[in-house]
Amino acid sequence: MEAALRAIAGPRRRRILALVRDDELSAGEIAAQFDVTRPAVSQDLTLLKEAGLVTERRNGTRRLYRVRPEGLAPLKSFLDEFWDDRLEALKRESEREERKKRGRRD
Amino acid sequence: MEAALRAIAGPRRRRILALVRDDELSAGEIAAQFDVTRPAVSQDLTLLKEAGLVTERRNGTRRLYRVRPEGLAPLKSFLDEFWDDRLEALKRESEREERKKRGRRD
DNA sequence: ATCTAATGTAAGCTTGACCTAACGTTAGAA
DNA sequence: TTCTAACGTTAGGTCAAGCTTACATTAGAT
Repeated sequence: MEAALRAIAGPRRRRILALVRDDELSAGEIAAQFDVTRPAVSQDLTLLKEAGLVTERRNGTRRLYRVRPEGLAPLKSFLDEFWDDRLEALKRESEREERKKRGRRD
Repeated sequence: MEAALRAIAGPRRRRILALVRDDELSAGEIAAQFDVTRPAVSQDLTLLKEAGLVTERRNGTRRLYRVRPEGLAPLKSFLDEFWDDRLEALKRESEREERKKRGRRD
């Protein structure tokens, strides 16, 4: 998850993810969307691949990239758990408050 | 969301978030959980606060921190949308495949 | 007023991120 | 084979992240 987080921390990498979410695109097609040099985008792609967020498929001299949604699953789980646990904590808190009130009345 | 991402990219900051998720803790209590110096943790707390992930409440000379779950909401939305859109894309893909098959048969 | 406890802030160093320019590599065309 | 297209990789420079030490600040206690 660590790597995935660092990967999507870069705005351009998030845009790349969006690009290859629906369609399989070549490195060149992806790079053409941005102002930076092609090697810069190539490095982004390498990073995304190492983070498990995209897959690479070679076809002749071209390399086609596509999103790999499972890569974001751990992060999604982390957030969902965080939410659930937080709701649990809130529940415990309000119950504690409730007991306090009752105690006062008794 | 940018700031939130950079904030939770640090493992220690994620641990801090977990610490103050259920209980309100002072900077000192939080710093005591880690090996780095107190200023380092203080900087982490500042970062988390600026990212909107925790709230700070002063009580005398102490500062109490608590998680602010809304801070992670944008990131959660981003991931959820990503998932939904991805599912949509898959659906469109399979429909396209389906049409191809039918076309072949006709 | 002074002293102390609990923190934040600033300066300085080290390490890693990121970009560009130059070079290496692989697959297909001529 | 030779040439070319499409990429990746390396070297090097710049800027930001992150840690530590030293200093500043704020709120109570004496």
